[in-house]
Amino acid sequence: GRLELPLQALQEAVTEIPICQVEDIATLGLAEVRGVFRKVESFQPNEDGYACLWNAKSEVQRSMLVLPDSRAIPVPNAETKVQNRVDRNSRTHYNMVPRFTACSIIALFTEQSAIGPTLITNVAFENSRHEIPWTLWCNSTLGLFCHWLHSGKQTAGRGKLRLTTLRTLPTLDVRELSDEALANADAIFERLKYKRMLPLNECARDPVRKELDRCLLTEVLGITNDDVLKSMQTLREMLCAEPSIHGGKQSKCDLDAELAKLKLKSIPFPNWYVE
DNA sequence: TACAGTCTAGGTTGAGCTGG
DNA sequence: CCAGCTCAACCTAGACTGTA
Repeated sequence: GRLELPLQALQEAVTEIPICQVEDIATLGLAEVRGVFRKVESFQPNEDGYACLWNAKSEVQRSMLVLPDSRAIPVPNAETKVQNRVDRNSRTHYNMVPRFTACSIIALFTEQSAIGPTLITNVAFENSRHEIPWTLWCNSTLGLFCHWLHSGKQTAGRGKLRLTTLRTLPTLDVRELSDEALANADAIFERLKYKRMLPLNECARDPVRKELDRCLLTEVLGITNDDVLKSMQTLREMLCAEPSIHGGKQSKCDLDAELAKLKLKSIPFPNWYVE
Protein backbone atom coordinates (compact mmCIF):
# COMPACT_ATOMS: atom_id res chain seq x y z
CA GLY A 1 0.00 0.00 0.00
CA ARG A 2 1.06 3.58 -0.55
CA LEU A 3 0.88 5.90 2.41
CA GLU A 4 0.38 9.47 1.28
CA LEU A 5 -0.33 11.67 4.24
CA PRO A 6 -1.61 15.24 4.27
CA LEU A 7 1.06 17.90 4.63
CA GLN A 8 3.80 15.46 3.87
CA ALA A 9 6.51 17.83 2.77
CA LEU A 10 8.05 15.51 0.27
CA GLN A 11 5.15 14.09 -1.65
CA GLU A 12 7.48 12.12 -3.89
CA ALA A 13 8.87 10.32 -0.87
CA VAL A 14 6.00 7.85 -0.88
CA THR A 15 6.06 5.56 2.08
CA GLU A 16 5.45 1.88 1.44
CA ILE A 17 3.49 -0.19 3.94
CA PRO A 18 2.70 -3.85 3.21
CA ILE A 19 -1.09 -4.13 2.99
CA CYS A 20 -3.30 -7.14 2.42
CA GLN A 21 -6.81 -8.23 3.34
CA VAL A 22 -7.72 -9.72 6.69
CA GLU A 23 -8.73 -13.01 5.07
CA ASP A 24 -5.21 -13.40 3.70
CA ILE A 25 -3.73 -13.66 7.14
CA ALA A 26 -6.40 -14.93 9.55
CA THR A 27 -9.54 -17.00 10.01
CA LEU A 28 -12.58 -15.19 11.34
CA GLY A 29 -15.25 -16.41 13.73
CA LEU A 30 -18.77 -17.39 12.70
CA ALA A 31 -21.97 -15.40 12.81
CA GLU A 32 -25.27 -16.50 14.30
CA VAL A 33 -24.88 -17.77 17.82
CA ARG A 34 -28.55 -18.58 18.24
CA GLY A 35 -29.00 -22.27 18.75
CA VAL A 36 -25.34 -22.76 19.69
CA PHE A 37 -24.60 -20.97 22.94
CA ARG A 38 -26.47 -19.19 25.63
CA LYS A 39 -24.85 -16.43 27.60
CA VAL A 40 -24.04 -16.32 31.29
CA GLU A 41 -22.82 -12.90 32.32
CA SER A 42 -19.78 -12.91 34.58
CA PHE A 43 -16.59 -14.82 34.18
CA GLN A 44 -14.32 -16.51 36.71
CA PRO A 45 -11.76 -19.17 35.79
CA ASN A 46 -12.85 -22.79 36.30
CA GLU A 47 -16.52 -22.21 35.73
CA ASP A 48 -18.71 -24.06 33.27
CA GLY A 49 -18.75 -23.05 29.63
CA TYR A 50 -16.26 -21.23 27.47
CA ALA A 51 -14.65 -17.90 28.25
CA CYS A 52 -15.89 -15.29 25.84
CA LEU A 53 -16.00 -11.64 24.92
CA TRP A 54 -19.73 -11.39 24.42
CA ASN A 55 -20.38 -7.78 25.31
CA ALA A 56 -18.82 -4.60 24.04
CA LYS A 57 -18.43 -2.64 27.26
CA SER A 58 -16.29 0.30 26.39
CA GLU A 59 -15.64 1.46 29.98
CA VAL A 60 -13.89 -1.79 30.88
CA GLN A 61 -12.29 -2.27 27.45
CA ARG A 62 -10.10 0.81 27.41
CA SER A 63 -6.75 -1.01 27.15
CA MET A 64 -5.63 -3.41 24.44
CA LEU A 65 -5.52 -6.23 26.97
CA VAL A 66 -9.04 -7.13 28.11
CA LEU A 67 -10.68 -9.74 30.34
CA PRO A 68 -13.40 -12.16 29.23
CA ASP A 69 -16.78 -10.87 30.37
CA SER A 70 -19.08 -13.88 30.03
CA ARG A 71 -19.32 -17.60 29.59
CA ALA A 72 -20.81 -19.32 26.58
CA ILE A 73 -22.82 -22.38 27.61
CA PRO A 74 -23.43 -24.84 24.77
CA VAL A 75 -27.09 -25.63 24.14
CA PRO A 76 -28.01 -29.33 23.93
CA ASN A 77 -27.63 -31.20 20.63
CA ALA A 78 -25.46 -28.60 18.94
CA GLU A 79 -22.11 -30.35 19.37
CA THR A 80 -20.93 -29.80 15.79
CA LYS A 81 -21.74 -26.12 15.78
CA VAL A 82 -20.14 -25.70 19.19
CA GLN A 83 -16.97 -27.43 18.01
CA ASN A 84 -16.82 -25.24 14.89
CA ARG A 85 -16.70 -22.21 17.10
CA VAL A 86 -14.28 -23.61 19.62
CA ASP A 87 -11.93 -24.43 16.73
CA ARG A 88 -11.87 -20.74 15.83
CA ASN A 89 -10.99 -19.59 19.32
CA SER A 90 -8.36 -16.91 19.48
CA ARG A 91 -6.64 -14.33 21.61
CA THR A 92 -7.28 -11.59 19.08
CA HIS A 93 -10.80 -10.25 18.62
CA TYR A 94 -12.26 -7.56 16.39
CA ASN A 95 -15.12 -5.25 17.27
CA MET A 96 -17.13 -5.17 14.05
CA VAL A 97 -19.57 -2.48 15.12
CA PRO A 98 -17.68 -0.04 17.33
CA ARG A 99 -19.17 3.26 18.30
CA PHE A 100 -16.31 5.65 17.62
CA THR A 101 -17.63 7.93 20.31
CA ALA A 102 -17.45 5.26 23.00
CA CYS A 103 -14.93 2.56 22.13
CA SER A 104 -11.20 2.94 22.56
CA ILE A 105 -10.16 -0.48 21.31
CA ILE A 106 -11.05 -2.07 17.98
CA ALA A 107 -8.81 -5.13 18.24
CA LEU A 108 -9.09 -6.64 21.72
CA PHE A 109 -6.55 -9.08 23.11
CA THR A 110 -7.23 -11.72 25.76
CA GLU A 111 -4.41 -13.44 27.63
CA GLN A 112 -6.06 -16.82 27.02
CA SER A 113 -8.11 -17.78 24.00
CA ALA A 114 -11.75 -16.78 24.22
CA ILE A 115 -14.80 -17.09 22.01
CA GLY A 116 -16.20 -14.05 20.25
CA PRO A 117 -19.83 -15.06 19.91
CA THR A 118 -21.46 -12.01 18.41
CA LEU A 119 -20.23 -8.58 17.48
CA ILE A 120 -16.69 -8.96 18.78
CA THR A 121 -15.56 -11.75 16.50
CA ASN A 122 -12.60 -14.10 16.67
CA VAL A 123 -9.57 -13.48 14.48
CA ALA A 124 -7.43 -16.60 14.55
CA PHE A 125 -3.88 -16.47 13.21
CA GLU A 126 -1.96 -19.55 12.19
CA ASN A 127 1.27 -17.96 13.35
CA SER A 128 0.85 -16.66 16.89
CA ARG A 129 3.68 -14.16 16.39
CA HIS A 130 1.35 -12.22 14.09
CA GLU A 131 -1.29 -11.61 16.74
CA ILE A 132 0.42 -8.75 18.52
CA PRO A 133 1.60 -6.62 15.58
CA TRP A 134 -1.87 -6.95 14.10
CA THR A 135 -3.48 -5.83 17.36
CA LEU A 136 -1.17 -2.81 17.44
CA TRP A 137 -2.02 -1.91 13.84
CA CYS A 138 -5.79 -2.13 14.29
CA ASN A 139 -5.71 0.13 17.32
CA SER A 140 -3.42 2.66 15.70
CA THR A 141 -4.71 5.66 13.79
CA LEU A 142 -3.91 3.94 10.50
CA GLY A 143 -5.95 0.91 11.57
CA LEU A 144 -8.83 3.17 12.54
CA PHE A 145 -8.52 4.90 9.19
CA CYS A 146 -8.79 1.58 7.33
CA HIS A 147 -11.79 0.55 9.42
CA TRP A 148 -13.54 3.85 8.87
CA LEU A 149 -12.92 3.82 5.10
CA HIS A 150 -14.23 0.31 4.74
CA SER A 151 -17.21 0.40 7.08
CA GLY A 152 -20.86 1.23 6.63
CA LYS A 153 -21.66 4.66 8.06
CA GLN A 154 -25.48 4.63 8.16
CA THR A 155 -25.40 5.50 11.84
CA ALA A 156 -23.33 8.57 12.67
CA GLY A 157 -20.59 7.66 15.10
CA ARG A 158 -20.77 3.94 14.34
CA GLY A 159 -18.75 2.11 11.68
CA LYS A 160 -20.33 -1.18 10.73
CA LEU A 161 -18.46 -4.13 9.32
CA ARG A 162 -19.83 -7.63 8.88
CA LEU A 163 -17.90 -10.86 8.57
CA THR A 164 -17.74 -10.62 4.78
CA THR A 165 -16.61 -7.00 4.82
CA LEU A 166 -14.12 -7.67 7.61
CA ARG A 167 -12.59 -10.37 5.41
CA THR A 168 -11.72 -7.78 2.77
CA LEU A 169 -10.70 -5.02 5.17
CA PRO A 170 -7.31 -3.59 4.13
CA THR A 171 -4.89 -4.34 6.91
CA LEU A 172 -1.19 -4.59 7.69
CA ASP A 173 0.37 -7.60 6.00
CA VAL A 174 2.02 -8.97 9.12
CA ARG A 175 3.66 -11.77 7.09
CA GLU A 176 6.02 -9.18 5.64
CA LEU A 177 7.44 -8.12 8.99
CA SER A 178 11.01 -9.06 9.85
CA ASP A 179 11.96 -10.94 13.01
CA GLU A 180 13.24 -7.70 14.44
CA ALA A 181 9.96 -5.90 13.70
CA LEU A 182 8.01 -8.72 15.33
CA ALA A 183 10.20 -8.55 18.42
CA ASN A 184 9.79 -4.78 18.57
CA ALA A 185 6.02 -5.18 18.34
CA ASP A 186 6.10 -7.53 21.32
CA ALA A 187 8.06 -4.98 23.30
CA ILE A 188 5.69 -2.14 22.38
CA PHE A 189 2.71 -4.25 23.37
CA GLU A 190 4.32 -5.07 26.72
CA ARG A 191 4.70 -1.35 27.40
CA LEU A 192 1.26 -0.27 26.22
CA LYS A 193 -1.13 -3.17 26.72
CA TYR A 194 -2.27 -2.03 30.17
CA LYS A 195 -2.69 1.63 29.29
CA ARG A 196 -6.14 3.05 28.88
CA MET A 197 -6.93 4.98 25.73
CA LEU A 198 -9.54 7.61 24.99
CA PRO A 199 -12.45 6.84 22.67
CA LEU A 200 -11.53 6.80 18.99
CA ASN A 201 -13.23 10.12 18.29
CA GLU A 202 -10.78 11.79 20.68
CA CYS A 203 -7.60 10.21 19.32
CA ALA A 204 -6.04 13.58 18.52
CA ARG A 205 -5.64 14.40 22.22
CA ASP A 206 -4.76 10.91 23.42
CA PRO A 207 -1.13 10.54 24.51
CA VAL A 208 -1.29 6.74 24.50
CA ARG A 209 -2.67 6.56 20.96
CA LYS A 210 0.05 8.96 19.83
CA GLU A 211 2.72 6.82 21.40
CA LEU A 212 1.25 3.71 19.82
CA ASP A 213 1.30 5.40 16.42
CA ARG A 214 4.85 6.59 16.82
CA CYS A 215 6.21 3.26 18.01
CA LEU A 216 4.34 1.29 15.36
CA LEU A 217 5.62 3.51 12.56
CA THR A 218 9.20 3.72 13.68
CA GLU A 219 9.92 0.37 15.35
CA VAL A 220 7.64 -1.99 13.41
CA LEU A 221 7.21 -0.36 10.01
CA GLY A 222 10.63 1.25 9.90
CA ILE A 223 9.33 4.71 9.00
CA THR A 224 11.52 7.35 10.53
CA ASN A 225 10.75 10.31 8.28
CA ASP A 226 9.85 13.21 10.60
CA ASP A 227 7.33 14.61 8.14
CA VAL A 228 5.42 11.35 8.17
CA LEU A 229 5.36 11.30 11.97
CA LYS A 230 4.15 14.89 12.11
CA SER A 231 1.49 14.16 9.51
CA MET A 232 -0.01 11.51 11.76
CA GLN A 233 -1.25 14.27 14.07
CA THR A 234 -2.94 15.94 11.11
CA LEU A 235 -4.56 12.65 10.20
CA ARG A 236 -5.77 12.19 13.79
CA GLU A 237 -7.28 15.67 13.81
CA MET A 238 -9.00 15.11 10.49
CA LEU A 239 -10.51 11.86 11.73
CA CYS A 240 -11.73 13.54 14.92
CA ALA A 241 -13.34 16.29 12.85
CA GLU A 242 -15.15 13.81 10.61
CA PRO A 243 -18.92 13.85 11.31
CA SER A 244 -19.38 10.13 10.74
CA ILE A 245 -16.83 9.58 13.50
CA HIS A 246 -17.80 12.15 16.12
CA GLY A 247 -21.50 11.64 15.46
CA GLY A 248 -22.27 15.11 16.79
CA LYS A 249 -21.15 14.16 20.28
CA GLN A 250 -20.08 17.16 22.33
CA SER A 251 -19.01 15.79 25.70
CA LYS A 252 -15.50 14.53 26.31
CA CYS A 253 -14.33 11.37 28.01
CA ASP A 254 -12.64 11.77 31.40
CA LEU A 255 -10.78 8.56 32.21
CA ASP A 256 -10.23 9.42 35.87
CA ALA A 257 -13.87 10.28 36.43
CA GLU A 258 -14.90 7.15 34.61
CA LEU A 259 -12.70 4.99 36.82
CA ALA A 260 -14.07 6.65 39.95
CA LYS A 261 -17.56 5.84 38.77
CA LEU A 262 -16.69 2.18 38.19
CA LYS A 263 -15.37 1.96 41.75
CA LEU A 264 -18.36 3.76 43.19
CA LYS A 265 -20.75 1.37 41.51
CA SER A 266 -18.63 -1.72 42.18
CA ILE A 267 -18.43 -2.59 38.50
CA PRO A 268 -15.56 -5.04 38.00
CA PHE A 269 -12.72 -3.71 35.90
CA PRO A 270 -9.23 -5.01 35.07
CA ASN A 271 -6.91 -4.53 38.05
CA TRP A 272 -4.28 -2.79 35.88
CA TYR A 273 -6.55 0.25 35.54
CA VAL A 274 -5.22 1.33 38.93
CA GLU A 275 -1.51 2.01 38.75
C1' DT B 1 -36.82 16.11 45.24
C1' DA B 2 -39.68 14.06 41.89
C1' DC B 3 -40.80 13.42 37.44
C1' DA B 4 -40.64 13.31 32.46
C1' DG B 5 -38.28 13.60 28.48
C1' DT B 6 -34.06 12.93 25.98
C1' DC B 7 -29.58 11.09 25.00
C1' DT B 8 -26.31 7.37 24.62
C1' DA B 9 -24.60 2.68 24.08
C1' DG B 10 -25.25 -1.57 22.64
C1' DG B 11 -27.85 -6.00 22.14
C1' DT B 12 -31.71 -8.63 19.83
C1' DT B 13 -34.85 -9.78 16.31
C1' DG B 14 -36.73 -11.61 12.18
C1' DA B 15 -37.21 -11.00 7.31
C1' DG B 16 -34.55 -11.55 3.46
C1' DC B 17 -30.48 -12.72 0.54
C1' DT B 18 -27.16 -16.01 -1.59
C1' DG B 19 -24.37 -19.86 -2.93
C1' DG B 20 -24.13 -24.76 -2.75
C1' DC C 1 -34.18 -26.28 0.17
C1' DC C 2 -30.73 -25.16 3.71
C1' DA C 3 -27.05 -23.02 6.28
C1' DG C 4 -24.88 -19.06 6.98
C1' DC C 5 -25.03 -14.46 6.84
C1' DT C 6 -26.71 -9.35 6.36
C1' DC C 7 -29.49 -5.52 7.32
C1' DA C 8 -32.14 -2.19 9.57
C1' DA C 9 -35.45 -1.54 12.83
C1' DC C 10 -36.41 -2.06 17.34
C1' DC C 11 -35.72 -2.73 22.34
C1' DT C 12 -33.53 -1.98 26.88
C1' DA C 13 -31.16 0.21 30.39
C1' DG C 14 -28.88 3.70 32.43
C1' DA C 15 -27.37 8.51 32.53
C1' DC C 16 -28.35 13.09 31.99
C1' DT C 17 -31.23 17.42 31.80
C1' DG C 18 -34.90 20.59 32.57
C1' DT C 19 -38.61 21.98 35.29
C1' DA C 20 -41.67 22.68 38.93
